[in-house]
Amino acid sequence: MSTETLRAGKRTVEVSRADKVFFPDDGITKGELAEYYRQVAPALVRHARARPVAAERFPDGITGQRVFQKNVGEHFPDWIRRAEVPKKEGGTIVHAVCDDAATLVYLADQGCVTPHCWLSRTDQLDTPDRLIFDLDPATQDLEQLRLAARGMGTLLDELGLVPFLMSTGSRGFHVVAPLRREHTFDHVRNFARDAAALLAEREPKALTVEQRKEDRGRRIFLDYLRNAYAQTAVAPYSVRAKPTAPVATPLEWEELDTTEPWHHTMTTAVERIQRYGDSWSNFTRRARSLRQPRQRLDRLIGR
DNA sequence: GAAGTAA
DNA sequence: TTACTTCAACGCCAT
DNA sequence: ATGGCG
Ligand SMILES: [Mn+2]
Ligand SMILES: [Mn+2]
Repeated sequence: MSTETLRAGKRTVEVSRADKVFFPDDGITKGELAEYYRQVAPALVRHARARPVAAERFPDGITGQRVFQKNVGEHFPDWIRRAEVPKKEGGTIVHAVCDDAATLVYLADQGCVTPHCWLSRTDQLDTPDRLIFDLDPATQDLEQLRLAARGMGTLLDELGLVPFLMSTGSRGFHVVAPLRREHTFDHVRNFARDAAALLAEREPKALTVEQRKEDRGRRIFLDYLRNAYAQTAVAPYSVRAKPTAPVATPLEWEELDTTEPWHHTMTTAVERIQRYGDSWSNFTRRARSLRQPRQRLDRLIGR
C-alpha cells in the first residue's frame, strides 16, 4: 500500500499511504510533506528542540477534518521523547517533544501538517524563553500589517529586546524576541499586554488588543495572549494547511516591505534555507532579561 | 490515523 | 474482510 | 460558570 521508508538521521520512519494527496489544489502528497520536514528539520529543530509539541493533524488532507492533538498516541514509537506536563487545573498531558527530524517525519505520517511548539522548554515549563506577538489582520491591508510589525519591532528594540520577524504562512506575521528564562508566563504576558496596548493606543484606527472579533472591526489584532502556560505557536518552517502549502518562514527585517505573509511555500522554503541559511540563526544568542525592558515600558506608559 | 465493533 | 464509529486540547479573558 | 478566541 504505497508505504515509503524515510531515513531521518538515526531513525528509519515508515510513511504509510505516501501517495495520498494532502493538498488537492497542488497535488502535494503526505510523502512529500514528510520529505519536506526531513529536509528542513535541521533549521526547524534548532528552534523547537526540548519543547512540548502539539500536532495540528489533517488525517484526510487539508480539506478534511482538523484535529489538534496534544497527548501522544499509545501507538507512538518509544524513541519519540515524551514530557508529562501538568495542566493548569489538575491532570497532566503527555506531549511529544520536538527533538529531531525523525519525530517530525513521524508526525507527518500521522497527518500532522503543522507542528505547534510551546514557548517554554521541558526543563523549565513555567519560564518562557521567547516573547511573541501574533499579528492577526482582519483584512488584506498589507500596508497596515507592515506598519504594525515594524512598530512592534521598533518598540521592542527601544525597550532593549532583540525582535525577530516571521511570516506565518497564513495572513500575518509573528514578532518574536528571545528571553532569558527569568520570568513566569504571567509576568511575560503582562509585559506583552502593556506593550501591545501602548502600540494600539498610538495607532487606534489600525491596531487593537480587543479579544472579541466583533470589537476589532477592520483593525489588526495584536495577540499577546499566546504568552501563556501551555500555549503554542506554529514552529518556524512549519507548513500551513492552505492551498499552495505555505510555510511559516523566519525573515530579515529588510524583507518586511517586500514579502507577503503567505509568500514562502514548501518549495521555496527549502531553496531559501539552502541558499541563504536560517534568518533566525542568531536567535538564541540574542536572549535578554525582561527587567530593564519592563522598567522602560513602565516609564513609557507613565508609572 | 488507529482501534474497536458489527455485519 | 469490509463498513462504520469514535477519538484525538486547553488557557485567558470578558461577560 | 460560560463562551469566544487562537
Ligand atoms: Mn480517517
Ligand atoms: Mn496569527
